[in-house]
Amino acid sequence: MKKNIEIISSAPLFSGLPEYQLNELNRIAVNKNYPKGAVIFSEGDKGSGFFIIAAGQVKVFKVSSEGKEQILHIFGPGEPIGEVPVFTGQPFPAYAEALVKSHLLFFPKTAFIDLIAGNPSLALNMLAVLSLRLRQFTVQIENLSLKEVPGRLASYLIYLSGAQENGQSVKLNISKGQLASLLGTIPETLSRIFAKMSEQQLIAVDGRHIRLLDPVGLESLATLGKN
Amino acid sequence: MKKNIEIISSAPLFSGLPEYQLNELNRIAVNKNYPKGAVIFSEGDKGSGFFIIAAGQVKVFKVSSEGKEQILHIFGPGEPIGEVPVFTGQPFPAYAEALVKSHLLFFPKTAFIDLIAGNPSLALNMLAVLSLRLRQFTVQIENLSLKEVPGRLASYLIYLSGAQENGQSVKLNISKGQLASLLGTIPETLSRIFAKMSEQQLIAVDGRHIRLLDPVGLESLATLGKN
DNA sequence: TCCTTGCCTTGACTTATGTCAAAAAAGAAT
DNA sequence: ATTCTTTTTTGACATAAGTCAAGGCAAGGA
Repeated sequence: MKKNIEIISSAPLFSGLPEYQLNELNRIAVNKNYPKGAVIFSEGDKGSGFFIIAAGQVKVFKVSSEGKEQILHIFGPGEPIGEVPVFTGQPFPAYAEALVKSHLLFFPKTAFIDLIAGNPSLALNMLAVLSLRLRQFTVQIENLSLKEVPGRLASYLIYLSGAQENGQSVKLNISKGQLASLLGTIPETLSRIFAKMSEQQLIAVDGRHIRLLDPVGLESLATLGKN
Repeated sequence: MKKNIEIISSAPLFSGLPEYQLNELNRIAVNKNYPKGAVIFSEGDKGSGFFIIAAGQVKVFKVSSEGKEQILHIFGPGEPIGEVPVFTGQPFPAYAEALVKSHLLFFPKTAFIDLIAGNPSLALNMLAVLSLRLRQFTVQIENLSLKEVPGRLASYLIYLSGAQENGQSVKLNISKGQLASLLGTIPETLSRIFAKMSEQQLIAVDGRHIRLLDPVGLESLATLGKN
């Protein structure tokens, strides 16, 4: 297991901070461990601080009254979660759950606010993080409202192939059921769309491995949104 | 017309700042005027600063390749728009357009960043603004993905009745066509749902005036999501 | 008053996607 | 290997909401 100080030093949120402040952060950080499936926080909980993922994978999601989930984000090592309540004073707007056994660092709100108040570059880092997230939500809203499921899937695959360096082959790091929830649909529908896109020779699916056979076609599906 | 310094002083983003900094902000602010329908910025434009709305009403939206619009936000006086590129360095993620003749104050990026870097409480204000916005997007994603149009409309009406102090009667401050786009649907569908909800005695519609006849029924529509 | 323009509504039809149920496939555990 | 559990796929069906087209209605200008 990585040392906390290493995790803190390598988190983008804390990049560029002087060493004494990294040590200070290390001092206030609390270790939290969660098994697969554990709830990290629930919508409506009051947030007494935020987390950085040291190891593992966490989903942040909303739930409808009928129990359907919409995943807002899937976070991995180095990423902060649960910052919103730190600055609004309101409760968490969503749920967070460990997708696999995870190790998080918890930063208590007041100590962290003091740190930010005394450190403009930490404040600017945090502003950048929130701004990026705002931009991501913007894209997600666009996808949900202006594209149909095939377009959303195509976008996601293209995004993955950019994030991974495997040529024209991508590997899903979540189950297809979770992917359905991330794309705002249900497993049955996603399964059918995988089948249709395979039939159309756009992709070839082998379990969690997907080869992008026709990047141009996928791109046009992703931007046109329809079909 | 209000003086710029009054607008700046009363904007939540700048609340609690010492007078000399309000004057400094006033010094760097640039007046911008837009007629109804004018484009304030476009998706992909690089942002050289952000705006505060002094007077008027602005919509921020995405557009699909088929031309359908999804409104992300409608902003009024005192609210900041276009801050994301200030902190990410990336271009605007959406379009902004004046819904009515509007007067905005423009704050150039570099001068503003300098100001933030020297003022923790301005930074914390900005963090609060972005966090609130994140929370709103969270709700919007939930609405789009987990509720059907009647549920979204009910939510919106309840939200309006909370924001306005008119007992059980609300007044739309945007056209029904714009409302459709805000709710992620089209005017025809919205019109039908207004008709159905009237028939069910949930509301009574008279132009832009809507009376909430059955707040309990609306509430359950809004939370259940399904009709 | 008439006409124009933009906004809203209504009707007939199509379709993407959700629901329910069950089978098949893939992993995990014994 | 065998069994058990979870995930994924398939089929038959229901339905919310979009498309296209036309008509009504209200506000403002000539």
